[in-house]
Amino acid sequence: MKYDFAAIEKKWQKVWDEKKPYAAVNGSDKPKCYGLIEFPYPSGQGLHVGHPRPFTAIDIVSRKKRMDGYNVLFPIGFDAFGLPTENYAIKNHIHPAIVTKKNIENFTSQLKMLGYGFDWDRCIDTTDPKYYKWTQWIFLQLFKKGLAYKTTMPVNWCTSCKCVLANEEVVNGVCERCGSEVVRKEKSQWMLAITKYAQRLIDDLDSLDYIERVKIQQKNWIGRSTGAELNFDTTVGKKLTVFTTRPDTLYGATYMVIAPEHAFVKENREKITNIEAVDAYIAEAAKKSDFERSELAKEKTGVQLEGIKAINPITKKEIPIFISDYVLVTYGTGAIMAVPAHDDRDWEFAKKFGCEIVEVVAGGDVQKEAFTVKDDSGIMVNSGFLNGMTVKEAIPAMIKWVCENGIGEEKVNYKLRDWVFSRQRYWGEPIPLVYCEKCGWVPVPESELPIVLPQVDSYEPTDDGESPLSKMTDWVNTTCPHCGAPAKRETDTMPQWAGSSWYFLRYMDPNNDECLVSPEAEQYWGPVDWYNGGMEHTTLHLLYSRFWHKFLYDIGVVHTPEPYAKRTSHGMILGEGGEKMSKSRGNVVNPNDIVDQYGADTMRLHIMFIGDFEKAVSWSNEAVKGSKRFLDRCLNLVDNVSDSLEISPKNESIIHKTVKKVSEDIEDLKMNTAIAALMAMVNEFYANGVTKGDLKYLVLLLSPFAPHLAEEMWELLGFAASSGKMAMQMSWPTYDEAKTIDASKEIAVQVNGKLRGTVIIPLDAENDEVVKIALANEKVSKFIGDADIVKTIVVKNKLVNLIIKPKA
RNA sequence: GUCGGUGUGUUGGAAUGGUAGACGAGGCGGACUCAAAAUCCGUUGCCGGCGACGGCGUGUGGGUUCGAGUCCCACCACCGGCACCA
Repeated sequence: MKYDFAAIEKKWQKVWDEKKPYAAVNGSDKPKCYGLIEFPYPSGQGLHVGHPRPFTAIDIVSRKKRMDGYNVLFPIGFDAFGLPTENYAIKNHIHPAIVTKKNIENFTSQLKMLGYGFDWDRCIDTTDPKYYKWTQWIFLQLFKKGLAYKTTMPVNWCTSCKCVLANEEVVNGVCERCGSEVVRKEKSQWMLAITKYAQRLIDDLDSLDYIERVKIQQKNWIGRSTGAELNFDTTVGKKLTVFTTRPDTLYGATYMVIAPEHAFVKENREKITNIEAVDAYIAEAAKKSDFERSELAKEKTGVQLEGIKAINPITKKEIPIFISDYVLVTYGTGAIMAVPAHDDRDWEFAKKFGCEIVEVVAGGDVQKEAFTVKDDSGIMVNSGFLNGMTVKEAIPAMIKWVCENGIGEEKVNYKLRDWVFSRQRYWGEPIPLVYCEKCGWVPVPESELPIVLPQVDSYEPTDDGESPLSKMTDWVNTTCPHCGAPAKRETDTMPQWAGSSWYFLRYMDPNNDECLVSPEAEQYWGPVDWYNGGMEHTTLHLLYSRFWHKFLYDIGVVHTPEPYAKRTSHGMILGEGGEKMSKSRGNVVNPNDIVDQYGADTMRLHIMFIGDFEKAVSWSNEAVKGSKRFLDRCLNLVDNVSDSLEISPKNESIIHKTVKKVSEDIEDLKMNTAIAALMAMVNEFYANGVTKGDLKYLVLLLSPFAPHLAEEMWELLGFAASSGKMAMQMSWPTYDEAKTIDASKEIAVQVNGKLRGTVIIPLDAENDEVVKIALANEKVSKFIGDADIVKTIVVKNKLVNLIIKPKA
């Protein structure tokens, strides 16, 4: 029979659209399974070949779970706010909502073309006011709890586009779009206090089934370090506070460094005798972008604050204070105690500026290079009461000393920064706040949500970098919800991360107008059982959404502290030569082309078969044929099947083995070996011949992978008529463990650890018998000759190793 | 620099410390065909040998073990994240 995939796929997609076999049921008493993929950004380019990899994998898992009897929620939606759409709108003078609608339609037809079992009735769109009403609602709750605040922040400013850029838009220090210089500019921004949740975001990782590298990357990103905060007296009376992870080296602190932005300079201007030089340095540092500051890291720069000294609290020595941009104002206290003997950066700086270098941990030559001990077993020297202790002992001893003497305290610091939440852009959720001269920032009453994006004439930011909304005076001018006086709306919008931070909750109850999700729906569906997504979202989206979910937990909206029970991650699909797919390389594969040429089932099968799910793999157009051939072979079996509904004895063993292998592999996301097992089974079917009973197993096992063809074969074999169900609605096949085990086994025979032959033994044969059979083998006995067997090692049903010693 | 990952035939990739290369792609040989495609069957790690067979093989060098692709140590290469985080 010819495999007319185009007709088959069209036929079954129509059936699914009508019968909705993928609908998830709210209020069911079945056990639930919530599988989630990262919802796509509906770009103008349409679906990329990278999308089907995670989508197909979780689709397969969902289909199997459905056959296992679960009430499955496998939803889809669109993360549709974002810059590319806005830029397209600016360029072509089309409203972004129109562009978005068009793109979503295109994505929808492409996703349906691939036969995914999404519950389309739960489809969401983050740009729909009915959806972003609740994004705004969550923001208001954050604001009310003091977790959203406005502060002045240095931002990336493109001097040519005259607009604020996200960090991702700054490439090698220049604007990604126009290539012009990007500088730092102070702007007032809304911030979310994610750092308040830093410790919980680390601690709760332990209870989650996330792949290890995701956990590690999140932990590193949050960057917890423990140490002490110490107060240094200065000759001007004011104290300088530093954070250090190595309080044990306090005796070696021979100078201090503060960041250029540190308030100490401003507060002590009149005491600094070289204030002109200091001001000049500060001005120079402000001109540099973050990128330049880290690029120019090789050569340390700085200026000493003349006229002021600090006092080392334990040696009581006066030490100089420097200002330098190698100290970051955003980490710790923005000031450090420098221990040049044991820190590479401090050492480099000390050499350049002629500072004293005092060894406090023995073991290196600190005049030649900094001695930075890798473990904490170094011995303290030149350190008073710490002398002779190991570093490990000295750290708590010094912390105890500083606490007792009122010098400082133990302290934990995080690299994580608060989340810059404002964008001076049009195509995002308006921030639902009003500024009143008298009352300050006032939340819009919840009854007025959503604050809908108004129509504007132009989507371009203003010359001074304000959102285009700021030009809409009718919209901006309003009254204070608190006192009724004239007031102005916030014109900043939210970043793209906002809508995606809680979307998985909306799927549970997508049409609820009363609340973002009903407690009943959330209790039943939450948390997400399995969430797969890209590694590139580990430190942004994944962290942000965990933060929001913890907040929603704290205010009683959700019943679990974590949104996702399990997280896996897929590898990238590379071009033919193992290079990244890109338009400039011309190696981009469009899924439509593959579907046109080979069909959706082949596309699905091949993207799973191509290699280990977690690793990057390169696409090969040539190799797709193999997957197509396999489906051809499956269908052709229908023409050569015998009518028996029993399993044929010849195929019984391979069927049970394959059911076992495929069942286990799907749960482990090892779709490549599951498909290999199916191929092996079909190869045996060709060799042995098949009954309808045999093919029933093949169809059911195949149905998550190639759902269209599976339904077609199910119908052709008459099972649709006899069961009244589609294959996907049947129970997942079970296997009998006993039937997966063969009665006899071929095992390896080694002589002195080297393979010398194979023999066939009865299953679970005793060791003596195995050795006897092995010795009876001609090739083996030839190798042994007249040597003595000094030892035999038998691994049950696997191998026998004979250790021999030649006769003297 | 640092954290994480990877390194296996011509090629994509398989292998709970136990017969390396499953399953594909490509190649080669054969069947069918006027012929070609498609399909089916066989074969395919490298070296030596007509052959039986022997030797060598999982980035490099050591180690543990009866036995190492797999575990340990050192190194090299590539990929990804972070990067003056005190």
